[in-house]
Amino acid sequence: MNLSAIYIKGSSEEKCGNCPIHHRAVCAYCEKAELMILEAMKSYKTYSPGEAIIWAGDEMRFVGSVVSGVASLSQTMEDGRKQMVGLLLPSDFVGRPGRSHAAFDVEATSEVTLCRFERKPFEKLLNDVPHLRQRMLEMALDELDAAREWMLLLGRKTAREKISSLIYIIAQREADLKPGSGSVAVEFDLKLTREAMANYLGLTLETVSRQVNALKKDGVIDLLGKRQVRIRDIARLLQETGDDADGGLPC
Amino acid sequence: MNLSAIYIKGSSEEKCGNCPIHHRAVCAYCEKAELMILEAMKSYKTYSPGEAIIWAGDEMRFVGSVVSGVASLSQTMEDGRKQMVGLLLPSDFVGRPGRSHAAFDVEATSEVTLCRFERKPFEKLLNDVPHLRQRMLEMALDELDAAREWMLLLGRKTAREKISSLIYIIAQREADLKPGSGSVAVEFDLKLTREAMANYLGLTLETVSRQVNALKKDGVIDLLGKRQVRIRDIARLLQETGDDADGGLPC
DNA sequence: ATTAAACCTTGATCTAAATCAAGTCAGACG
DNA sequence: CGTCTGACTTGATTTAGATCAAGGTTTAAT
Repeated sequence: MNLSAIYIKGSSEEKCGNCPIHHRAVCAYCEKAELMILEAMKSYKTYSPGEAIIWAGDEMRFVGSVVSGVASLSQTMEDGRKQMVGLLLPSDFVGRPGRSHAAFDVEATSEVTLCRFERKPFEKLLNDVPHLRQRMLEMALDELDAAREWMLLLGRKTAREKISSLIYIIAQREADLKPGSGSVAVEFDLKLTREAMANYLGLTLETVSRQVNALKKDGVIDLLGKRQVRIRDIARLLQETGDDADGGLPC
Repeated sequence: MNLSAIYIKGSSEEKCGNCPIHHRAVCAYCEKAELMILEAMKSYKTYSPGEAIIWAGDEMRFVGSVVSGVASLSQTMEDGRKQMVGLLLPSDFVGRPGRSHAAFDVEATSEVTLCRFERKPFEKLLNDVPHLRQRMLEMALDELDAAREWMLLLGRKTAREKISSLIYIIAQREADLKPGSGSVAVEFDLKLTREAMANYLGLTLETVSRQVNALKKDGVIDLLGKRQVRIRDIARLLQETGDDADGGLPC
C-alpha cells in the first residue's frame, strides 16, 4: 500500500491537479481547461499482481497511464520463451493510439492502478489538443531512446552488467518519483520476481539469482529481504553497469 | 548505383512529387502546398560507405530522410563492444526533433543519400503542419514497435533464428520499396558486412558467417556473391526465424 | 604483376550462461 | 501447528556461441 493508492481510494474527488504523476504523464502539458476534459473522461482501475491488463492481439478499448505499481510489456514465442520489452512505471503510458489491437502483452507485476480513457474519445482529443499530442510524441521518442539503450544491454552486456544496469535504472526512476532524495534512490523494492527480471534481461532466473547474490557478496548492494535492495556503493554499481561513467547526454 | 540515385543526380528539378520515398517518409501525408515548403528547405547530401553522418553527442544541425542506401544507428561501449540499435533504410527518418544533440552514432553502411532539412526550421514546421506532426508520431510509434520486436530477437533468439530474422526483414523492406513484386523480395543485396550484421544481431562476425553458410548448406537460401542472397524457400525461412507463422497483427 | 587492405571462411578451444536437479525458505491456509 | 505452494538458492553438468588462430578471396592501389 503506497501513498498514491491511499490518495485514490481516500479522495472523494479525483482531481488531476493533485495527481502524483501529473507532472510526468501524457497530461503533463495540459492546462486547467484541458485537464477538466480529461477528468470527465477518466476512470481508475486497479489490477492485482499477475493479472493481465491486455493480451497481444486483443482489441484495445482503452489507453491510460500507470498511476502506481509496476506493469510489464512483453512478448512470448510459441515455445514459451518470453521477453519483456518494456517496464511500465508510474506515469508511463499504456496503449498505442492509432492501433486498434494490442501488439504486446501487458501484465500487472505488482498491484497496479491505471488512470484509463476510452481509446476512441482519447484519440479524438489527441487530435484536438496540441499539448496532449506534443507530450505524446515526446514520450514516444523517449521510450524509443530507452528501448535502444535496452538493445545495447540485451545484445552486448554480461549477466552481471545486466543486473547492475537494471538495479541502477530502477533506483533512478524511484528517485524521480520522490524528488529531493537525490538522483538515485538508495533503498527500494525491486517489485519484480527473479523470473520477471530474467525475462527483462534476457537471462534465466537462476543466473539472475546468482548474480544478485554475487553483487551482495561483493559489497555492491545489500539485500533486506528478497526484493528489498540497498545500494552500498553507487559509484561502484554504476561502474558495474559497464556504461560510460558520465552517463547521460551533454545537453 | 541504383535508380533513385540516378534520379537525384540526373534530374534538373528535384520535385518531391516524384521522389521514390514520398509515400513512406515523414512527408507522406503532406499536400502540394506543404510539399512546396519542404521542397524549398531541403537539400540532398550523399555519404560514402563507412562515412559518419553524425556522432553521438554531436550537435544535430539537421534532420532528414534516407532516400537511398542503408545507414546504421549504433552505440559503442568504452571497451569497443558495439550494438546497432536501428537499421535506417530508404524512407526512414534521421534525427530526433526536440533534441539538440545526437544520442547515437549514425553511419552510412552503403552509399547513402539523405534528404536533409535544417533542424530548427524543421521543428517549427512540425509545429505548424499537422500532417507532418501526425506522420512523425506514427513513425515514432512504428519504430518503437520495431525496436521492441528487436528486443525479443536480441534477448531470446538463437544465432540461427537471428540471422533468419534479419534476412527476412531485409527482404520484406526491399519488397516494400518496389511494390508489385510480392510481400517479400526473393533476391536482393544485404548491403551489410558480416561485422555489421553481427553488431546488429548481438553476435560475433564468425558466428554470422557460420550461420549464413549453414542456411545455404541447408537449402534455405542461395548465396550469389558474399552479400547477394536468393531465398529458396520463404516458408522455411520464416519458420527458421522462430516467429509466429502468421506473423503480423490481426488488423 | 605485386602488394596491400578489407572482408570472409573455417577450425580448435574455451567459457559464460543455460539447463538439469535438488534443496531451502516464508507466508498462506486448512 | 503442520504442510503446501510459490519464490528463491545452490550445485553439477552441458552447450551455444565467443575467442583465438590461420588461411582464402576480392578489389584496388603501387
